Amino acid sequence: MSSPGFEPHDHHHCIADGVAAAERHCAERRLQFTPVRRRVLEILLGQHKALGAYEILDILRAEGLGSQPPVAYRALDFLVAQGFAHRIERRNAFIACTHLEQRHAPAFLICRACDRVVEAQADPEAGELGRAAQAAGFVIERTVREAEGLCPDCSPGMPA
Amino acid sequence: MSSPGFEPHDHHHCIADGVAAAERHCAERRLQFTPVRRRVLEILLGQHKALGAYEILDILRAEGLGSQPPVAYRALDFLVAQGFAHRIERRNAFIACTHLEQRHAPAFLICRACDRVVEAQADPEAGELGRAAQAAGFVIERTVREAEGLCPDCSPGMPA
DNA sequence: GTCTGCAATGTGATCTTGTAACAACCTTAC
DNA sequence: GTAAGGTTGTTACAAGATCACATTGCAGAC
Repeated sequence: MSSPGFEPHDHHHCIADGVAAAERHCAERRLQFTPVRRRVLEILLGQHKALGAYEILDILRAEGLGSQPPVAYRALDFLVAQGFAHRIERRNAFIACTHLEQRHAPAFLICRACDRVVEAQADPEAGELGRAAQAAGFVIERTVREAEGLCPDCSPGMPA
Repeated sequence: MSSPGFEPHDHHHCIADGVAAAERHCAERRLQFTPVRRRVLEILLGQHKALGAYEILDILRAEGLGSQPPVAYRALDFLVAQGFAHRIERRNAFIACTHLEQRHAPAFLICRACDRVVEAQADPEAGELGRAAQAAGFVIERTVREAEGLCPDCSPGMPA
């Protein structure tokens, strides 16, 4: 597998690569990759867990980068709009994107025991949703695909 | 199609059938189908829209069935646990189940213009999520599949 | 150089959604 | 009848998200 699953790996790469890609993307489009936006992305890239807006805000506050909810939400909105982060609806939380290379409709595996989240690829028009939409004459604009359960390390049947 | 899509139909059937099925289900399992639970199910069955817990609470309050948030949330938790209703994560709202007959992993089509929601069938182990889970050794316990977009009536390209 | 307009930030207030905790009540089993 | 467990009533509060408006900072126009 080329994209990180539940296996251990080096986070430094995740962070450096993610920030670099965002930097490039923003430069190309004349978008401002401001300190708050950069820092929020770094925070998200630092963990393969979904972080709530207020958890992020706590960190920003401690670092003097902003103390009110809109600060965090604005940065998150920007990151989500640019595809650098995704919202995990089931958790009301956010996670850095791990498939920056291509346009994609993300799907997530969320471990309810250790809270880790893995992003998988998905074709927005494929699968059950696409089939149902086609049958109903429905035009899909956005999809939410999230599975909750146990990751290999937390599954009792097959302890890593 | 045997299950209601976005076509018009008679809601009285939806409500009567849904309540009757829930009544049977509860009787079989010695579960209490109390007035609040019944009423909340009726309210949900009355519309093919997702209703927020506080919208439901407003109705209960007006009818003297309870005025505090836990009243609504408890009834909703019960209905969801029994499969009579589903939570729409994308909306933080709830909708009556329209596929009571069988065990299923629901998928939803949500129209952002008229707010109607249609439930489709889905195999929990199938599709992108199932494939990703299998590849990662992940055990799925619950899935969220929601598509947001425009229903046939609200789609500009193809006005009903 | 200065003006203008837009994007981003700072901040207080408020709104929405969801839970914790505990008392009171009702139903069922024994 | 009584004990146990499920259900409801109610207060309080936690968590998540947005609104509104003032302010700042920078890029392009003049």
